[in-house]
Amino acid sequence: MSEIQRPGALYQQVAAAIREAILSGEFTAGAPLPSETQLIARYQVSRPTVRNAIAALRAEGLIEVRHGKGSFVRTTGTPALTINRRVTRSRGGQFTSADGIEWTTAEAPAVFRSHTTQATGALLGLDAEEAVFVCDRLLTDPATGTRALHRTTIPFEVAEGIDTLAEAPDREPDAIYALLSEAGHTLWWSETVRARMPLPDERTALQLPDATPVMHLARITHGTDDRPLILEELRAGADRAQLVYRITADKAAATRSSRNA
Amino acid sequence: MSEIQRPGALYQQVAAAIREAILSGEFTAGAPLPSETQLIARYQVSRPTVRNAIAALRAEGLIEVRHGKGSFVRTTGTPALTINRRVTRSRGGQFTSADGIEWTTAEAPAVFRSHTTQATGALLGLDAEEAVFVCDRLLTDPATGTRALHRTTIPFEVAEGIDTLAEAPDREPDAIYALLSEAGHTLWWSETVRARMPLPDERTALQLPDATPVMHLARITHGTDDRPLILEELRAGADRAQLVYRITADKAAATRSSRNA
DNA sequence: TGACGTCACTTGTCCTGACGAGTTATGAGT
DNA sequence: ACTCATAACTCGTCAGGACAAGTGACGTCA
Repeated sequence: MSEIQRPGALYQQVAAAIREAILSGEFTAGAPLPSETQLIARYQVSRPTVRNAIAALRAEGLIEVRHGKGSFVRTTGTPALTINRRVTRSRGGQFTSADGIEWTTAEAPAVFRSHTTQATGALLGLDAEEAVFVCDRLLTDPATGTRALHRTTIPFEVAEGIDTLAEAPDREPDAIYALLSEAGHTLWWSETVRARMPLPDERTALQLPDATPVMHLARITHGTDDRPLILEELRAGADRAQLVYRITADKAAATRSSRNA
Repeated sequence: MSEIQRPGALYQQVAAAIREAILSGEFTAGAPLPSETQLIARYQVSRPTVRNAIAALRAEGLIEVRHGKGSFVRTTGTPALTINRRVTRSRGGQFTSADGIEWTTAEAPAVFRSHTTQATGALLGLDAEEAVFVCDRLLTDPATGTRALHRTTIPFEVAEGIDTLAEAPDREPDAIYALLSEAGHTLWWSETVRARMPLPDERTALQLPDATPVMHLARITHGTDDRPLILEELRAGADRAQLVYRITADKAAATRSSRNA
């Protein structure tokens, strides 16, 4: 490199130079970066070094590379997909939890029998290798084309206790909640949000670009005696999706306490 | 490669072979993978191909590489850090929202005056370039050493309306909430959860390993007339942190409706 | 016994060279 | 004017080589 010596390896210096050029506005969002050949000439380094620098910027999610076309500055648009959770206490003590999106199920849901893994078993309060129904859905937001993977896991022993559930476990969550309520359960939910890098099959199924994490939402429906009944998992690309929790107290509730972060 | 031809490039075949070896249990969590030299001999490919395969597995977060030591299967342990949000309606209509963690503020919080960016301005219902107080904290969980970045953003016009807030904006969130309540505000919160790849400075501040996303939690405190008052942001490595929302209805509330995902 | 230097291992960096594969503009032929 | 083959660009893949840098074990020397 002909530039001033920065800390670290050559390719990191190149990456830092390109990063600054992007952040300073020399390359605006969506604009093409110089080609590898041009970067080689510009910084007087070999092609592996340039490619290494580009790989670093890709891993940061700062740029996007298209085969045969070039590298482009990624657009950091607002997520097209907002999953709303509302916890509202309206009059009469009624409780409402709602989504804001209209999903479309592209293909028929895939239902199969399986067993709990160590991870899912722990969430459902079961041992590993317990028999469960699994129902997979590919959800699509028709407005933007954003995709999400939805999976419902119902233990056999829960399904058998509820009339008509074991015969058709591929119901929509609402219908299942209704069945559980009719069976006398008082329901509450816990939702666990995590993020991680996608597995290869998730990358293709969700059509994720480089360096895009998936958000993993695990919702557990609890019944009477706080017994975990059903596990729902929602996976969506973090570049398009965000989760919003709205926590509302009614007017009488002004007192609050304890720590918050 | 001496193995059966799989789809895709050579390095992807090698990566797939190693991935299967990990998932099938040939290499358990924490165990060292064969060295690059050994992988070259095993699959009869060149070093760039092996390194490319390893890079792919690193980007997936499946393995971890330590300079001079080797590659290791990453432990997919349960997050050490669980941020709990409880939305409980106990008797008398009391409202409680609480964390489950005890944070330690390693260094003194850094307070400075700044301006809203386009992103933060939109969240607070302000234009860009509006004057705000910003308070940065580095939080540490003493039990595990897990770190998180906390930022409080208070617009000038909010701070000036509240007695003693403008003089000492570096209070803990609870104290600020108390001040707002005393000033006659009825508070409610909205929390937006997103995930993305960390910027380089976040990587170092949070001590993140490779291919680890950050979870970005933006909590907005709303006051009377739903006016956005304060923005809190919490950033933590997604390898260690998870967010749990517990949604509880009291016993009278059995009815529920609308879609859920 | 203890301290320390050396050496053999590991991954990291960087180079040269070559060809394959996707994209697009050019231009010849119809 | 239109079609289509070609060429010239882009990035992707793969080879082989060389040296730097981090790690740990081993053996030597005090």
